[in-house]
Amino acid sequence: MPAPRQRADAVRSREAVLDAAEELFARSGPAEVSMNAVAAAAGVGKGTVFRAFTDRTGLLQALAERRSAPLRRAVAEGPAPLGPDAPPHERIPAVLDALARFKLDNQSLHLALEESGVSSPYASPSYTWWHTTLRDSLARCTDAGQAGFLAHALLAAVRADLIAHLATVERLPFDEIRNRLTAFVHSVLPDTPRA
Amino acid sequence: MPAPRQRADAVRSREAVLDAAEELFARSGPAEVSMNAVAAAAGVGKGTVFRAFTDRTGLLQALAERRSAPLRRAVAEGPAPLGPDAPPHERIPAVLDALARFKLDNQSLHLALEESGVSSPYASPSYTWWHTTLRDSLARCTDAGQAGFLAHALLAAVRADLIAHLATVERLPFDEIRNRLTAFVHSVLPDTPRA
DNA sequence: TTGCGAAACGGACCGGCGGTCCGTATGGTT
DNA sequence: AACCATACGGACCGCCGGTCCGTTTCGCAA
Repeated sequence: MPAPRQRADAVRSREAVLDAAEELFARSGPAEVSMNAVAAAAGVGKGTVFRAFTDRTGLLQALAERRSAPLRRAVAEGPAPLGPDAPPHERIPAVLDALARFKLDNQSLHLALEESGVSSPYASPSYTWWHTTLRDSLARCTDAGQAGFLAHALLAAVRADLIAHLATVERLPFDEIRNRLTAFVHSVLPDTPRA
Repeated sequence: MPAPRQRADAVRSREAVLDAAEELFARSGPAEVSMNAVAAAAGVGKGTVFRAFTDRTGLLQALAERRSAPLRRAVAEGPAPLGPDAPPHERIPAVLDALARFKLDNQSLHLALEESGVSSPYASPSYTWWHTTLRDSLARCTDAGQAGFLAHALLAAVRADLIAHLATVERLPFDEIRNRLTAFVHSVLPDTPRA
C-alpha cells in the first residue's frame, strides 16, 4: 500500500477549505461558523468539505494541526529552551509560556476545538502529545506518578478558555499573564528557587 | 415589587422538569439529551420547559445550582475545614478535594455545563463565586495578584473533564486523584511543608 | 359559587445545522 | 481518444433549539 495518491483537484480543494476556514474562524467566534459557510467561502461544495475532513471536528483538528506544527517541531526537536535538550527547570516554563502565547494568538480556533464534539479535549492525540512531553520532562524532577498529574495540572492552567478569560474579561496584558504563569510553574517545580 | 408570586402549576412543572432532566443527564451523556426529550420525560410540553428556564443553558445552570447548593453552603458558612473559619492551609486543599469529589459524582451534569453554549465556563456566576472564595483564602498566603491567578489555576486542575479523564481513561481510583491533587495544592501554597 | 382576566400550557411550527447521496464533471492512465 | 476511478456540488434528510399562539387552568373577588 505505497500511498494511494490524491488527485490534483482534491489537494487544491483541501487547501482552499483550510485557508477559508482559518480566515473565517479568525474573524468570528467558533460556534458562529457553519460548515456551509466554510464551503461557500472556499468556493467549494459542501460535500467536498466533508469528503476531505470527514466531519466538523476533523476540520478543526486539521486546522489546529497545521497551525501548531511549527511549535510542536520546536519543542520536539528544536534548540533550548524549548527543545528536548534544555534542562527541565528551563524547558517546562518555556513550553508553557509558548503554549499560552500560542493559544492567545489562536483563540477562536482553540476555543472551537476544546468545545467541539461531545468528547473532551483530553481524548485528542494533540493533548496526549503535549501531556507526554511535559510528563517526561517533569519526571526528571519528581516521582513518576506525580509527574503525570502535574503535567495535567500545568496544561489545565493554559487552557484556551482560561487564557482567553484572563486576557479578555480580566483585561490582563499578556506580560502579566506570562509572569504569573511562570511564577506558578516555578512554584510547582521542586528544587527551584521561588520567584 | 414585593415578589411576583408563581402559580401552583408553574412550580410543579418546574420541579418536574428539573427532576426529569437530572435523571436523563445522569443516565446518558450530556450532548445526547435533547430539550424535547427532557420535556417528554417530564410529561410536559416543550414550551413549558423553555418558559421556565429560558434556554438550554438556563436549564443546565438551574440544575447545577440545585445540586451544588449544599456544598456551597458548607463552604460559605459551614464549620472547618470547609468553612470560612478554617485557616487557609487547611481550607484550600479541603475545598479543592470536595470540589473534585463533587465533580466526579456529577460528571455528566458538569460536562454538559462546561461545554454548553458558546460562552466559556468562566462567565458563569458559579465559577466566579468559587474563584472569589478561593482567591480570598489565598490572599492570606500570597500577594494579591498571584492569588487571583492561583485560584484560576487550582480550579482548572479540578475541571470536570480533567477529573473525568483521570477517573475514566487513566483509571485512577479516586483516592489516588485525591492524593495527587492534595500534593499539588500544597506545592502551590507558600510556607507549607512539602508532601 | 360563579365569573373572569391573567398566567401557564403544549405541541405544531420555524430556520438552520451537521451530515449524506448521487448524478455529473474532471482528472490521470493506457 | 477513450475510459474509469475519483472528486465535485448542492439538493436533500433528520433533528435540534427555540418561538408562537390557540386552549386550558389557576386564583382572586364578587
